[in-house]
Amino acid sequence: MTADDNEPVTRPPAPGRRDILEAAATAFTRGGYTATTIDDIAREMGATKGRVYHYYRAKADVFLDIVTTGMQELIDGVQPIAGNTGLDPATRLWRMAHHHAGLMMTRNSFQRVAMRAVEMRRLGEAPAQQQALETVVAMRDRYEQLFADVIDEGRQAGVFRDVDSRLATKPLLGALNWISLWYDPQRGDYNTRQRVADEYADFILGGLRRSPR
Amino acid sequence: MTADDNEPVTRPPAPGRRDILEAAATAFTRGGYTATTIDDIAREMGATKGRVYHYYRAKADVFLDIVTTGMQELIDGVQPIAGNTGLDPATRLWRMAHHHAGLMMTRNSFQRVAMRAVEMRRLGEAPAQQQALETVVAMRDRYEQLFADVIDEGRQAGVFRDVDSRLATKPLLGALNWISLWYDPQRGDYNTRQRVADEYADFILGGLRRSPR
DNA sequence: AGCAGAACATACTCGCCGGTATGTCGTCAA
DNA sequence: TTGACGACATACCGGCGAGTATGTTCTGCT
Repeated sequence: MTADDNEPVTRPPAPGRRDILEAAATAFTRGGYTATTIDDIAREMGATKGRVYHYYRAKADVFLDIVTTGMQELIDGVQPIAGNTGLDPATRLWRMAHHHAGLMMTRNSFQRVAMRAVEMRRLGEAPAQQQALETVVAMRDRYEQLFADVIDEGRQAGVFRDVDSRLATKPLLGALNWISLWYDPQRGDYNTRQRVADEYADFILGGLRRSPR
Repeated sequence: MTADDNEPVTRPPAPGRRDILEAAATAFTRGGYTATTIDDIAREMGATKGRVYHYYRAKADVFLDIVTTGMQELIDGVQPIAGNTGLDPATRLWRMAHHHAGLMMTRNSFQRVAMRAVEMRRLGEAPAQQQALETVVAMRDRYEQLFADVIDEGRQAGVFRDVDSRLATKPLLGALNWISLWYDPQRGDYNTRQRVADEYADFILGGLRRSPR
């Protein structure tokens, strides 16, 4: 019901980096990773390369910082809901989905970039960055497990259908993550975002709930 | 029930182009558009640039050919189901989703590339290619409308919840398209693919069906 | 006042990659 | 038999963009 969430919980990045991250997120959103130039990022915030390279050693580092920030925002928001054993599994899952949907819209550029990272296999040659990518994938796995656990609870309680909980997270999170692709952060006010998040949470709960008969 | 679909309906491309499309699809799947080199594509099929440029004038043309092929495969498979008025809306939607899910797995590379194309805004400078991209987006829109129409039917028939049919296609197709990102075409036989497609179709139908009470 | 270092901007290098120009080998028709 | 053309391979060019090297200005500290 009352859902004015989506406030920053994560530690704010160094003041100089904040602008870079924001600019880079929107730049990467436009053209993808390789297509986006460091100069693009700099121009996005009315600066030059020097500013970017003053805070980051490589393009991949900027990218990874965006991704981990986005992932962390997801975890920070959803983890508390998942762990709230005071609520029944269905309600918890509904709120988890609702919150996730909200972040896909309000933090669109960050989430869109984060989404892309997980589907990436390589990120340049540096093994350090390669390892960082796998760290991100590990975060995503743990995040998926949050949903899988709640689904299992609901299944054992008899509210949800008899599904493979790990497989069931796929259509669930797929539907939610997809929002970042079609939602235009320019248009849409608080109410429309709320309507969309409601519809998604309802859709997902319906998809898992045990059939009437 | 019986669902041995996913056979080629589209006109086969010129014999020389076929290999290129296949190689390029897997290459693009690995690294994305800009990150993939023409040499990558050539090496993928044990050839050199010359062979690619003999059949295509530019990198973007290869990409667009893959995308339109993928989109056409979707339309060719789903359109007949959507138009089969002999079946009730729920059954039709179930089969549409099931078929779509199947293509995401069997034709993974093509569909994954096609998926990426729609979220692209620009594709180089050439306005001809830019227009081609918008054609692809138009195909996707028409495709979405196939689902929206069936949803509307089911809604008026009282089987589906009272949703905005156009908005409802978003979580639906989002969940389905997402398959191309996590499904590994190497692993998995016919049976597992069938199980996944079943689960997705069930999930989607549940998400739209009117609640028991 | 003066100096150290942060916070950038500017100028440059250098490898990679899309595209082109040119060569080579077959094949088929007259 | 030859010569025209398809089907490629090879050699090359030019630009773009990541990263670097080198300024320049501002700030805080002593």
